[in-house]
Amino acid sequence: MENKSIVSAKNRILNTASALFYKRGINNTGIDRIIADAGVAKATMYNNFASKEEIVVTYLRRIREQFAEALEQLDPEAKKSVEAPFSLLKLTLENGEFYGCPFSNALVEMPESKAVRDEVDLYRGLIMNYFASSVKGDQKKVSKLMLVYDGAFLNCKLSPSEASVESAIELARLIAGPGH
Amino acid sequence: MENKSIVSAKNRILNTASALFYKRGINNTGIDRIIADAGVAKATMYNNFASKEEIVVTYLRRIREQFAEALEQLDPEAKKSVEAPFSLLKLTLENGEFYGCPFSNALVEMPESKAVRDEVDLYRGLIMNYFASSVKGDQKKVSKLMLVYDGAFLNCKLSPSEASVESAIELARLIAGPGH
DNA sequence: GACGCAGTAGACAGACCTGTCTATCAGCAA
DNA sequence: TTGCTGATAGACAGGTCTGTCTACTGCGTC
Repeated sequence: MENKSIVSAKNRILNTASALFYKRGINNTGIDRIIADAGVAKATMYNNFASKEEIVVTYLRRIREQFAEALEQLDPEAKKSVEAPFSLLKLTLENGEFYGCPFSNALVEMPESKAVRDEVDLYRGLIMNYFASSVKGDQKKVSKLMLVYDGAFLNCKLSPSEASVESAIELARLIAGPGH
Repeated sequence: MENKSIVSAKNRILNTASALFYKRGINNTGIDRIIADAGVAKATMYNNFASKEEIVVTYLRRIREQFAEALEQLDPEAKKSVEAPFSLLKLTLENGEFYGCPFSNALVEMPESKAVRDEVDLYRGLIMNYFASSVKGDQKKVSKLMLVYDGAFLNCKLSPSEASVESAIELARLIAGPGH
């Protein structure tokens, strides 16, 4: 359980829920488990979030915002490279357990939720924009880079191997062509 | 509901469950819904399957077997090509709605099930063997082909576009090198 | 002290879930 | 006819889920 005196109740709920959603799945994670692990009363949870779906959406939104920020904070040199999103994926992999793309996973469990669908689209728009600016708007290259990026996530989930991201980076360089 | 006089109860259950699992998700599909749609009594279902998990595993096993059969039945010319698995994916896409890789999806919803895990690994072994024989055992190429194959599935799910599979085939050709 | 605020604990309703069980029925074989 | 097989409908137990609600507590501010 996180330190109650430092981390706000809302953030404790969100941090706890995020870890559980990602590792065990959304439908396999009940409200009772979240509040127990976060050390929070049920009423507190429902004071901060209108529903479980809102927790899920906030969980996804925060990942997207952190991802956008990480891309922003790259130094100008790295920011031009098509490799940057892959490097971020590599960091995630090194940081601990990996269970695939949280956005794709959420869509599997909540295919009917428009709010989830919207978060997924916003996230993907972000990456596509990044790749587009890396290859000067060449849409064919953007599509292929997205495909390789998607492949890296699914491949790391299903066939965990140190080399997956490296393979993806090699392919990305090949697609982008010299000088990227 | 399928024709009761032609299709056996067991197959009706399996067909109905497969469609529901794939489209709406496993945890979102209750036993009651399956038996109602299949036009079958609950006892009949539990006479044919020991548990819901067994239905899930059978659902995955059947897809794997059909996939293996489809690869077998390719004419000798096509069987050498790295493109064959992608062509099968294209057929699936043309046949109707697409909700990603059923194996990956099942693993998201049932990460604790060893039986599901095993089915996923068997399925992936199948594809890797195919790619391996297409590129004469070059493991680096096999890894990249798997990555592109995974990418095609995730990309078609998240960014549906006619061109996804075409991009994947172009990449696969590039990876395999001339003459494949 | 009085008040409001944010939190706690936990009971509760109502829905849904899986899996078991009883009772019944139709068809077929001996 | 008798009995077996496989099916039916559906009640039921026991559990889990989300979300609401009551009652209480500690704390800072006026």
